[in-house]
Amino acid sequence: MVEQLTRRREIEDVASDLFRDRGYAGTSIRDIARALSVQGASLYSHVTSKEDVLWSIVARTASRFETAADMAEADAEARRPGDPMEALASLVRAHVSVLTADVDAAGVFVHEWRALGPERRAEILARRDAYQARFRRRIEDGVAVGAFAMTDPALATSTILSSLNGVAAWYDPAGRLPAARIADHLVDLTTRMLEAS
Amino acid sequence: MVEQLTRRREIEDVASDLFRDRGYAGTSIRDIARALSVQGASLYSHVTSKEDVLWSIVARTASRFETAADMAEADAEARRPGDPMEALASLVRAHVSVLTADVDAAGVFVHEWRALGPERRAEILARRDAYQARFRRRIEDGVAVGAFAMTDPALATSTILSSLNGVAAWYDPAGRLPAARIADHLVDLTTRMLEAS
DNA sequence: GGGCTAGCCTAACGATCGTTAGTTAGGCAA
DNA sequence: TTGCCTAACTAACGATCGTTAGGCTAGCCC
Repeated sequence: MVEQLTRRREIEDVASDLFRDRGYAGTSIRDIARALSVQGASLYSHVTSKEDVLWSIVARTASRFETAADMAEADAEARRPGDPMEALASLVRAHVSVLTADVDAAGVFVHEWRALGPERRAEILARRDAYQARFRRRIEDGVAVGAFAMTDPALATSTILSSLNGVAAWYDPAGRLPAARIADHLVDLTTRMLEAS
Repeated sequence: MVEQLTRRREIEDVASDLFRDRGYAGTSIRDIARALSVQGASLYSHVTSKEDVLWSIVARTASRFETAADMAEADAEARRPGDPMEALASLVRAHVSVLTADVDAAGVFVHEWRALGPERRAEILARRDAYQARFRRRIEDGVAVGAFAMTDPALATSTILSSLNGVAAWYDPAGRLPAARIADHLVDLTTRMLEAS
């Protein structure tokens, strides 16, 4: 049981890596198996289908983003209640943290959800919208209290999340910028983008 | 000859559409043919291979970005010589303009170049780096003359381009925001992100 | 009217796809 | 020792993949 769970995770991790740089459709079951030095058919002892693997990665990553955002908003509220800037900075930091903690899975989450079947794709889309709404709400709060200035909060939200997700395209855990530094910079850039001058 | 060219372009346009929302690997030759009410094998009168179609889309879009940037920098230099803010705003506007002029092709350019063979992928990567360097250079200029303030111009460049490219994920020619309005907003957001306060 | 050509057709190729079935080898518990 | 369980194996299935070969048809130019 325990062994099966870890083996399953091993498969998902290898699949995350491959899905991230060849895409879901561009990666075959046999590709994943080869990376584990195993025959393609052997994976079906641990997995019920290829889409099932994708779903595990995507759903798990979605949950991580949601949980991190929960904690970030609670923390911000505890530190500076009602401060939209603090709340948004906290959300940005949480997002970058999940992104950098597992770039492969995050990259798959960001790009490969389109390959899911209709119901699962719809579920992820709904959760994605709800997640994005958390950012937008904080931005609107900031506009309401005069801390932020912009004419289109919805577009600002999309723009910010695009720039954050862009990190998944180039982040390298062994690269020049450590994750914490990246988060600092993005909080700074985001803040200056929104701030009333 | 002329007819062949337009038919060829028709194929590329349909392929852009499909590649954009199923990915290159997730789209078959027969899918493209079906969208044209034609048999799969019939496409090979107009096309030498599937990758050839992808390459046409990607290379053409790359050229459009490059040409637009050329003109943008020339215009900015004519209007306000040596002004980094003007130059960058002009580049942003040009980028958004190419992006919105053909969202399908732009989306394919942004995401599907990974599916190209090694040499073509390398070429696109090089051109992409050169393009990104144009933005970075303007940002560095701005920092040098004190118009911009930031600690990491390279990261700011990546962030800006990610946020611009994000437009390809949601832009709809028939949607609420016209392309010109989007460009205005993005110039505004970008400007405020970089500006020395 | 005869030939050229553009555009599509049907049929098929070998390869690879996701997946199923049935089997085997090794370790642990009774 | 017996028997189960995990994790792998080989072999094969039907479907689909990109691509090739060869032939048909409709319109235009001489």
